Amino acid sequence: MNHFSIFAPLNFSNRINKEKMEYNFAEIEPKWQKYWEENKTFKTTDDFSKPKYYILDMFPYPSGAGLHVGHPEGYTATDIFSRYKRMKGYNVLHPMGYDAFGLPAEQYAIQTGTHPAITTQKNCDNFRRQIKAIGLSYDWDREINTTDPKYFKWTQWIFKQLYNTWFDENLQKGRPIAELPIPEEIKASGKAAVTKYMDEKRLAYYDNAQVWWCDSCKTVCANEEVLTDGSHEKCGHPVVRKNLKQWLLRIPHYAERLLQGLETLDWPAGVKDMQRNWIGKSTGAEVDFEMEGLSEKLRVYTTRPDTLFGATYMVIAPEHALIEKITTPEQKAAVEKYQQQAALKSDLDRTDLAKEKTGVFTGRYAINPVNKKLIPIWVADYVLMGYGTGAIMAVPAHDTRDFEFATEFNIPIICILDPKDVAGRDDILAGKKCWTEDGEYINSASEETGLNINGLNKAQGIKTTIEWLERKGIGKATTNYKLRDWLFSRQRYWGEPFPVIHWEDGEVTLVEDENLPLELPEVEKYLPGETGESPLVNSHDWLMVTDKNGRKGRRETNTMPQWAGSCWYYLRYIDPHNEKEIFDVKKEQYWMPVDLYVGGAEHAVLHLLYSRFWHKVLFDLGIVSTDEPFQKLFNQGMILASAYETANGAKVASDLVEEKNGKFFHTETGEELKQIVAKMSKSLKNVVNPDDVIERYGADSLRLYEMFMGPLDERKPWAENGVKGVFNFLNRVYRFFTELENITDGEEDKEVEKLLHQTIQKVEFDIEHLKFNTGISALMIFNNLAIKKGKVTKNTAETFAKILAPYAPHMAEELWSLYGHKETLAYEPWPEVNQSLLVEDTFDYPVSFNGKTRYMKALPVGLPVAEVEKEVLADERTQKWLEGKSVKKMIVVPGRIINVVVG
RNA sequence: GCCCAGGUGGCGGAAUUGGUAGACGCGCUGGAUUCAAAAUCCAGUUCUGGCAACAGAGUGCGGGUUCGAUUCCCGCCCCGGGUACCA
Repeated sequence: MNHFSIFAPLNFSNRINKEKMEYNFAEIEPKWQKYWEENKTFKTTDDFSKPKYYILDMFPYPSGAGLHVGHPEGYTATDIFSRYKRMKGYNVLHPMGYDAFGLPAEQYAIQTGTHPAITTQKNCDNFRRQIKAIGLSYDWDREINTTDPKYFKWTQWIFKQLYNTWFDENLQKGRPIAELPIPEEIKASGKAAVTKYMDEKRLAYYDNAQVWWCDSCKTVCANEEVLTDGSHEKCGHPVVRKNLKQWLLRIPHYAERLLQGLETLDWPAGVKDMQRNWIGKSTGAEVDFEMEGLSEKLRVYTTRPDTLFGATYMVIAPEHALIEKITTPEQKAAVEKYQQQAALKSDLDRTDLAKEKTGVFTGRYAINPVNKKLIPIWVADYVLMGYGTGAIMAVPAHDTRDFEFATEFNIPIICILDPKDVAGRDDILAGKKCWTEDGEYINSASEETGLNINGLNKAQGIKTTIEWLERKGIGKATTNYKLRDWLFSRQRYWGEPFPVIHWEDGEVTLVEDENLPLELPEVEKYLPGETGESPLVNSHDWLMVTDKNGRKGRRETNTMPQWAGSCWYYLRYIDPHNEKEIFDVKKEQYWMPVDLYVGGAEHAVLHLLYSRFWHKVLFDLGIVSTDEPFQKLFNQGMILASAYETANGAKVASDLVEEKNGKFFHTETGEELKQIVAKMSKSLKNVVNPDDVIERYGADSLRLYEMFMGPLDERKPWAENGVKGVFNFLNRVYRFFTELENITDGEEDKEVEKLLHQTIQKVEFDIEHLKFNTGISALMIFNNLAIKKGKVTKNTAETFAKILAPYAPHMAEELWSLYGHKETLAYEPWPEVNQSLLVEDTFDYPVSFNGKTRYMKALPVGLPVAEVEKEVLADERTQKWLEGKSVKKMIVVPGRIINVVVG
């Protein structure tokens, strides 16, 4: 590799042939990629003496389609950051892997009979090739794959930890199931009762569950995977309800911890908000209502116990357990009919028909505890059994849903909260309009019960009422969460098998650690059954087990969802080849938490919530050392592309579009088309493949353009001309900085030297703040000046190569070696900014009159304000703006601006 | 409906968060080079008027605060993301 030296035969003076001076990225880039690979340049050592930095990408699902330009966006950003941090002296962990379990490989297997492992292997190889072609500085020795038994051995092991953990409400902490206190009466009831009691406390449990079922994928899916329109996130087909025996994880136990933890994280506010909304904490009270003629009480949950005086009816969900008892004989038929209708409606319909409220009277009355008034109990499907107690007190005057219902069924509306100075107050007081904001209570006192909140505001009213309820023993302050148990099994082949055996006597045991991993059996058919059983049931030898006492058992045939592998992969990178432990404790303590995590916003509540949950359990069990896994999170914006549509909005695939004089036409119909910006998609044929970009412009251009497009976190359209722009920049860099005649000895030009240091500072600041677009702009500005000046010193050229390196590493290595260095510049210290060079003697003040800038005036820095004013008034250009007017005031902001107020 | 982001030239986007709006790049216009083209180099490019100097307008719309507003406040409009009868 003698091309590393300027004294070698390839040196500049011999390069007379112009063609040799051209920027030949196709030769340079593979050369450096080979160098990095052969020298293991980016191999990370566990050198605990150095400060660490863990920079993580969301690992990809290796689809058959390969990478699209959206992948390298985040990967390039983290790569720039990683390369920069290495030059800053950090020990950087920057790994890559594959989240390779999942449906597409299995669908392909169903169609072709090809084992998903083969498809997966092929796709991973392709992804690796594509990623390496971008010149990303991963430590490839740490590559992981969630489908590798050596990896999912530990996924199964973590499942066992979840199974063997219960949540101690008092300590707000997960604890080993062995530490679970068993009540004496349970113990007395025998072993089965104890087992049942423990199963009810485990974080992982097996139970009949009303689940979402996707008939297209033949599998269940988690709440989080069902989109707003009731379709499956993976395939877009509508999901339906089904009752199946399933594994679930008790994530709601961690609701409060998951909520609290957000406060400590440097995450985008939007993602935190989404997680908060998803967890959905609400505080209020549970209140017991007596019912006329029944001994049972009806318990409701409300966030507004203060509005009890305004409760004019009650509503129970159609599935409510007490519905039969509550319903009077006269209303039985009507209620049963309503129940049937509700059962027939899918959940989707129930929410879709949100506009029209439906319901039926049960015939029964409840007694309002605050004033002993009788109020009717209705059944309506706008009350959901799955939240709170499945029953509410309805306060139509102060709740919009109750207001709609009451209006529909002519139920009294009593205003108890005076909004005071608000337009429409009279309507509100008359119960003709709903008021949900604060105000002052009226009609809220009862001598009989002793509660009086008249005159108080909302906060006081809630507090006073809850105190009253608790004193009376008919209610208590309660917190509710929307977060539900996480449905954790899928009826598929291509996933982690559960390390679980169901024995003929009903006992459930877990596979011993030494028998992990439990690998997937070979099967002939990958098609899942219609009934919700995975293809694993067909693998008899694998399925049936017998213990040493001859007891027969059957393995769990569900597999884990794709989230399982991605829940903890960041931990395995720390010690990926450890066969004895999930990872070495010392290494975990050194590397965790992840310092920077970059990926798409689509994982805001799925992966990122699940991961945090698992991590907190592992933390409680003392397996990991941090409470949260990802300290800083950054979402890259989606990359969009041009697309075309007809006048009536029909999309047209890009290969059916031709351009004429800046306008676009349909090649078949000749219709003029509108150019729009849309997501890249196969159907629109507007997907940009990084391979093509690299072939035409090189990896450094791809990297540079991905970063130059705009702010990392914003969505932005791909434009080929933009790639040409950065390619042009690299050409100019190459032409100038590889021409030895331009690289001189001696003193640097003052202007060049000053801009160089400004550029170092700007590039550094922008990398630290992930503002890569403006960093590149600064590099361009410096390059433009260097070219204009025609020469720079060798020291300047080398410094420029260093600050260019994180962005365009191939180019930078090429320059560095041409300047005579034999080692990579990946670990060269980042240049220091010489602050003294950045100090200005004079500042070019914009002088404005009444806020409008009129001329520029250079004045010495540090000139006293009075002197500045004098100089400005003495300037002849000032006179023009003073004609016929006088100076009223003068604002001088030193080093910023001068504003003369005239009038 | 609610929550969160955003709206700046022909285009992608800058603006050190109250201080020269439009950096940098694309595109376009003119010029140099070339037999010609590509490539490259030089100059110009927010809009309107003017040969120009220069003047006026201008950061979605309407108000406000301020010497000064893309930036802060109030009220709207539009686009994107999330969520949706959660009591």
